[in-house]
Amino acid sequence: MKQGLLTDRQKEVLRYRKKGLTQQQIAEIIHTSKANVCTIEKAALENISRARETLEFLYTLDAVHLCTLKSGLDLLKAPEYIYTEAEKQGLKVKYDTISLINRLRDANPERFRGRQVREDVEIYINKDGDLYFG
Amino acid sequence: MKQGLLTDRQKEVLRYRKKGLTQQQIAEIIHTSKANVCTIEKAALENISRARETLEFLYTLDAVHLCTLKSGLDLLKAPEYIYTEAEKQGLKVKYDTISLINRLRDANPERFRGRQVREDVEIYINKDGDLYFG
DNA sequence: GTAAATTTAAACACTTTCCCTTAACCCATC
DNA sequence: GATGGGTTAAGGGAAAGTGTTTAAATTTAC
Repeated sequence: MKQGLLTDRQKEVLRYRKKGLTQQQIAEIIHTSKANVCTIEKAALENISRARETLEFLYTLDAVHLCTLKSGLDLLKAPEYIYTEAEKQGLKVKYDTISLINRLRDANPERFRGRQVREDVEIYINKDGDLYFG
Repeated sequence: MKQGLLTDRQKEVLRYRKKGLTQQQIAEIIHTSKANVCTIEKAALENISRARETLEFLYTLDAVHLCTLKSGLDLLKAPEYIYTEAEKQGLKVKYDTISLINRLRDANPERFRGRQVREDVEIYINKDGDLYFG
């Protein structure tokens, strides 16, 4: 009946790291090699990613692929495109134009540069008109 | 580089479950016993909990250890204790007595039996007076 | 109350993770 | 070039997780 994904060792390292200690310093404190500290920290971050991905999956459970925003697309043209695709499936998007643009950018800021889509964004929709991105 | 926490088997079961199938029906579809479907589903839900707890931990990273609820403590005496400790650190807890007790029990139900603390619970607090448990 | 659905326990092979060591490599800066 | 911080690779032993079966127990529904 484990608690989280992170082991005690991993949490320990993350806490010291948060305080600004170097891997070498931590290694001395917990009596091991700096290589080991590096490995432990890496594993911890890996586990955190996996935790995020796991919860992401839950959204796709009741969502359906709607469309793809292709790289290069003007962000301002995305809402109309999305509305059209949703209508084809008889679904009503939950967000108005402004909210939708904000939600797109907030969800993954690194995928947009100014008004342009930098890399393909997959759009998923559920019955409530909620949107998810992958 | 594993993706999420959930195995393919677990995702498969969750998807069928979402569609409303019984464990028996799923067992027939994926050619195994219903007991096994149960185990797999349970493991999947367990993994989802663990994913949530893992991300919870991140909050405690910029939180500070406030105190420890020792095993055997009366749950109803916890709030006053916590308020006192917070005051010592010049922090104001975000929750009133009732909310605090509910939050404690909701956060990890398995650590409380009736009014009693079953095993030590570490209390963390951040600058906003938010509480986290570890 | 009976049948169906779900849960639990124990045991088993198999795979994976975890922590650790050693040794090497990258990349700044001095 | 040396120093400090970080990363990577290979390997080993202990521990934990996964899927499975079988069998029993418990909850839910009609």
